[in-house]
Amino acid sequence: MQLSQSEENYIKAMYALSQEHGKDIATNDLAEKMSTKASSVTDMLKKLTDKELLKYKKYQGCSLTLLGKQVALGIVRKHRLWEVFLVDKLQFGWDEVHEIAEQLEHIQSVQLTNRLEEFLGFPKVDPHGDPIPNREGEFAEIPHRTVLSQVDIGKSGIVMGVEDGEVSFLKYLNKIGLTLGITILVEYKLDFDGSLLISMNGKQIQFSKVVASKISVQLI
Amino acid sequence: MQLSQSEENYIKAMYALSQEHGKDIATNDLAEKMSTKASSVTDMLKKLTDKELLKYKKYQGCSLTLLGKQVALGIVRKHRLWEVFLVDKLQFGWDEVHEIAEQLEHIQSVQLTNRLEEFLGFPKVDPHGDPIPNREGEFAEIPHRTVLSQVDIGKSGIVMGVEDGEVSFLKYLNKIGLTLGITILVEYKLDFDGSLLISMNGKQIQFSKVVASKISVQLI
DNA sequence: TTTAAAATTTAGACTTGTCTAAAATAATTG
DNA sequence: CAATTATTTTAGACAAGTCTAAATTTTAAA
Repeated sequence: MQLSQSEENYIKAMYALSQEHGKDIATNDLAEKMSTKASSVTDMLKKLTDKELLKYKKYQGCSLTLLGKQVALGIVRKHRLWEVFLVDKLQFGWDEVHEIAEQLEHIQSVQLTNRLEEFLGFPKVDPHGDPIPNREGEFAEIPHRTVLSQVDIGKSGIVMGVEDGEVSFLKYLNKIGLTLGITILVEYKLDFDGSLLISMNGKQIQFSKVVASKISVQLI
Repeated sequence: MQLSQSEENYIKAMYALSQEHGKDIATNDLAEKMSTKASSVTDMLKKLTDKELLKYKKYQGCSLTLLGKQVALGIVRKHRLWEVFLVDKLQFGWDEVHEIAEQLEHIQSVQLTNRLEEFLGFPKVDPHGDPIPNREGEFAEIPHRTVLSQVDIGKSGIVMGVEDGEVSFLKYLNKIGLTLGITILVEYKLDFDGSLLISMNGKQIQFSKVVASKISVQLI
């Protein structure tokens, strides 16, 4: 099936939202995610419903069909493989690749995607630690992961990924020396605002709850 | 300046046509190249004129401005670099890369293009033997080249490129074993229809004038 | 449970890029 | 050089994707 870039972006956004909160997706949420207006979303939902990519009932939100999920996974797969290419082969920083991958993910050629995957040595995760679906749309088993804000005091975790694609946020993490694979120890939690005192690379840093909830770690 | 894919394709087509026959480009020629109608071309010419990418006088055809040429060279540069990537790194055949490169050439990121060029080792020509413009839009000096049909009887040339992007044509060349870098000896020319008897890799083959005029060689 | 607020959809309009059919201009030819 | 033909442009229409403003439905509150 031939989809426009716009259609693909909607599918991808829906997939992301359905991962965040399992339920049906609200028109307004999708509109915000896509930086567009609810009325535009409604139009698109009708179109994608006709193409059997999603189920949609007026005023009741929508959800991806199996076909829709497969399409979404195909796009995610391309996005993440290209990110690996940009970082591993072209020496981009992990905080610089998102925008370029947003363009590259729309290139249509299954053969290209598969050969790129092979060229990169069948990577299992992208530079942000997110898993890369295989040709069948399946994720490899990834070791148990939580979010830094959930880690108990005194426990440590290895940074495996960052939830947010915001460039400024990634730049900030880079600046304080937080990179993929680094080990973080949770020293103290402030109950009243949920902020965290952690240590990494010998130095102590304080994270707000919001920041801590975006850093995904593997417990050790 | 931000251009749509369609605008970029027009600019690229204009550049190609202006290389073929130096004069101003006729609306109909452009329409044929773009597989569209003359009226659509007229609309686009007006738009691109407003953007100062070309000069256009009603009924008089058009030609690229300096700015337009720079834009065209930027697209050609990307197209050819991606072709090198596909062939050298992903093991595609030189006859399979054109369509994919048509998509990749629209990716917007100067940094990406430059890093790709570096990653590929600053290639001077693409897999079809066509020169790759540098960052400033300049071609490297390429040794004297002619077209096979122009080579005198008894002389030899090294295949440097093929003029036509047609997949079926490239497949045919591949099949008969004609690849880039191979040496061809012109044994005989038939005056009445311009066809050629050549030998390469020990075997003799006959080329029609049309085919021979699309194979570009460097004399030895 | 009736009403007010929030969410969603519809209606109509705009932009980009395309088309067909008709009109205008240029080129060719007798 | 006048008439026919070929080329090019204009006018009006359409599809995709978006918007604003108004109407509708759902949800929350009093």
